[in-house]
This record gives sequence, C-alpha cells and structure tokens, in this order.
Amino acid sequence: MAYWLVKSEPSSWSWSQQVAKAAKGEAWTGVRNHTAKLNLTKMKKGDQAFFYHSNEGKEIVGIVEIIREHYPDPSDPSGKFVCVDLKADKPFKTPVTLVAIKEEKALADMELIKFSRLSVQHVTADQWKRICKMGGL
DNA sequence: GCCAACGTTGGC
DNA sequence: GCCAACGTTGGC
Repeated sequence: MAYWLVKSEPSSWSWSQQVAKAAKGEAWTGVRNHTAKLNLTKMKKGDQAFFYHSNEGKEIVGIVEIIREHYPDPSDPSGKFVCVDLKADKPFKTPVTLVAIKEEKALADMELIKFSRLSVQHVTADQWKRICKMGGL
C-alpha cells in the first residue's frame, strides 16, 4: 500500500469533475513528464492519492483511489506515456492548503514543496497521516 | 554530447 | 502578470 499526490489545475480537471465520475472512475491522462510517469508506473490498484488543486486554491481537496494500474495513455499519440484510472474516494472536511503544509515543520521535506512542478508525487505514510488529520479525516 | 534558447508550470 | 525552476529542443 503506497500513498501518492496528484495535481490538477481546476480549470482543466477539478475535484468536482472527479467526484462526478466516482462510480466508475476516470482515466488520469495527460502526464508528459518522465519522473511523473515513473511514479504512475509504481502505483498499485488500491493505493490512495491526495488530489491537489494547483494555481486556483493551492490546496489538497480530497482523496482518490487507484482503481486501474498503468496502461498506455490514449491521449498520447507517441504511445510513450501512461495513465491510471482514479476514482474519488472522499473529500477533506477542511482542504489542506499549501500554506498550511509549509507551516508544518514535519512536512517540510514533502515533494510538493521541493519539486513543485512534479505532477505525480510520492507521499510517505507519515505525511499521509498528518495531512489526513489536518484535513479532518 | 554540450549548452543556449525557448516553452511550460506554478507559486507569489 | 512576473519570474524562478525545470524540461525540451536544436545548432554546433
């Protein structure tokens, strides 16, 4: 069981859109970065991930579950990149903002802060627990 | 294979 | 809207 964080700009794909697909999940496509791709390939069915809104909000708004492991991204004509299927699990009672994460010393080494441009990131079990608590779960 | 130029991302 | 960080491209 591993934990992850995926980022999306709400203007292109938001949490509410993810929730709307809750029953059958939705392909998480469009990753065009090799580090992010590497993380996608490590995801296992049943793993959980934070859903982060970049630019607008800059906060973690909920949790998604990986329901299908990596396969070729249908939106990539070169066939080099992969995607996974995610379904919305549950929303945070209180969104956890980037500011709040930065203020929490125990989370200072999160990839979210260190590699802000990476769109698929690994989260440690300790970071996961802390952020869930901050989110009211 | 190096590196400058350029494009994109995302926080501020 | 600016700019820093980073990835990609293309000339040499």
